[in-house]
Amino acid sequence: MNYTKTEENYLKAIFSLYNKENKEVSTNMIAEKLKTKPSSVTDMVKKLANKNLVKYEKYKGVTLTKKGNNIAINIIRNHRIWEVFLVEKLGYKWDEVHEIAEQLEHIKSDELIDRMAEFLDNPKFDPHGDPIPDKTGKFAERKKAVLLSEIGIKEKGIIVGVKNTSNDFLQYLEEKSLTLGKQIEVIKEFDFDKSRNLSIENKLITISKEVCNNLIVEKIIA
Amino acid sequence: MNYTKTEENYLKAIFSLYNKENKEVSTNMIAEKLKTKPSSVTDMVKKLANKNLVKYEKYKGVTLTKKGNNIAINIIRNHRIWEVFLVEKLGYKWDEVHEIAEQLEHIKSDELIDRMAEFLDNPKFDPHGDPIPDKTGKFAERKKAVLLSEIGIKEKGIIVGVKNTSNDFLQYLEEKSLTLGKQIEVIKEFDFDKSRNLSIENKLITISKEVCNNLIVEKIIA
DNA sequence: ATAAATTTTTAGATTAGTCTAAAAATTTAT
DNA sequence: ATAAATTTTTAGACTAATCTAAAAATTTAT
Ligand SMILES: [Mn+2]
Ligand SMILES: [Mn+2]
Ligand SMILES: [Mn+2]
Ligand SMILES: [Mn+2]
Repeated sequence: MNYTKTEENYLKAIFSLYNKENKEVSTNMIAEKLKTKPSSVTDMVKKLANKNLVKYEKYKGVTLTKKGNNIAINIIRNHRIWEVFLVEKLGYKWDEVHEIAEQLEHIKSDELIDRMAEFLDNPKFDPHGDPIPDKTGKFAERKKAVLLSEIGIKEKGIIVGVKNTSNDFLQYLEEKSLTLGKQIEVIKEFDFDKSRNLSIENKLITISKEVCNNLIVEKIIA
Repeated sequence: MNYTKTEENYLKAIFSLYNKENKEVSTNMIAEKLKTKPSSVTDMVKKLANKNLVKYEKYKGVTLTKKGNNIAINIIRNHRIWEVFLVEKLGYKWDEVHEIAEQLEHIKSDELIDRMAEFLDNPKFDPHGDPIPDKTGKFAERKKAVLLSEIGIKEKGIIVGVKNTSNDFLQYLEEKSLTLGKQIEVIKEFDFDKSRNLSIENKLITISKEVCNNLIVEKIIA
């Protein structure tokens, strides 16, 4: 079975929406995510249902079948492994790789991805801290990972991921040195707007509530 | 300007046919090369002509415009650079890379290919000995390159390329150790069928006329 | 120079993916 | 519970790329 790029992108979209909402994915949500029209989604979803990749009932939304889920996870594996390659081997910055990985993820060859993974020493996380599923589809777990907004004053953590992966946010973080692996300590929070002072690399910086809500850290139990 | 995978494949086919025949490329030839039907070729060729990528006159065949030529060369550059990557970095054999490179060559990002080339130390030839055009479209030249069938008895040469790149032929060569960089000496030729005895790595082997006609060697002027 | 064979083009259909506009179903508000 | 708003589906049309069958042009053979 070989699927088109479009089918794969639908499955990936349904996967990520389902895992955010934990319920049937609506036509409108898919349309918005894929920047297409709801009527197009209805058509495609019927096609995917015929191929047993999604479960679909009129007016009731869509979920992935086991088969559809496997395919989606595989594409995500491809995407993230390519992102690692682009950053680690070709020197791209983390905000420059997503669009190219969107293309590379559709290259059809399991052998290729296995060799790439091996070439890259079987990475468990991509340049944005997102877990890379293994060949069997299992995602690595980050222990004790919480949002920066969820840890208390005087507590320390290591940046291990971003919830929002937009290029704008990634570039902002780059500028503030808030990159993966960096250690931070929450110094204080301003009641006014819930912005926080952090200590990072011996410097003190202030970041907004927005930023705190989108940075994933691993708590350091002192 | 961004072209579809199909358009790119047509341009590449026209490029390679034109450079073999040195005259307008016929509808049937393109159809055969791309495993499609002549009527489909006519349609596509009209489209390419409208986009100024080919010069086309009804019943008179096709040639590439400067613009079409540039695009074709660029795809070939992509293809060959990816083949180098697959062999050098991922350990593929030279008969295993073509199909994957056929997919990878269509990834849209000039930046990516430039970085790949740099990562691979700007290779001038691909794993089959074919020259890789540089960014400006210039192909490297192999000096003194001739077919093995064209050098005389007692003469020596180094294998630098293959005229036929079918997997069957590549696998045959692999088995006989007739791989790029190997030195050979022509020991004798049998009048009966023009097969030849070669000395390679201190062993004596016999190869057919067919093989001689498809191996490119650089003559060693002793 | 005509006829036969071959090549190329045209005409009309098909499939994947998309769109707009309108109809139908569902959800939300009164 | 009815009406209003929203969501989803259907109907019909479009583009890219392909195909088959038939017509037209070109080339080759007699
Ligand atoms: Mn990405
Ligand atoms: Mn990522
Ligand atoms: Mn190749
Ligand atoms: Mn090659």
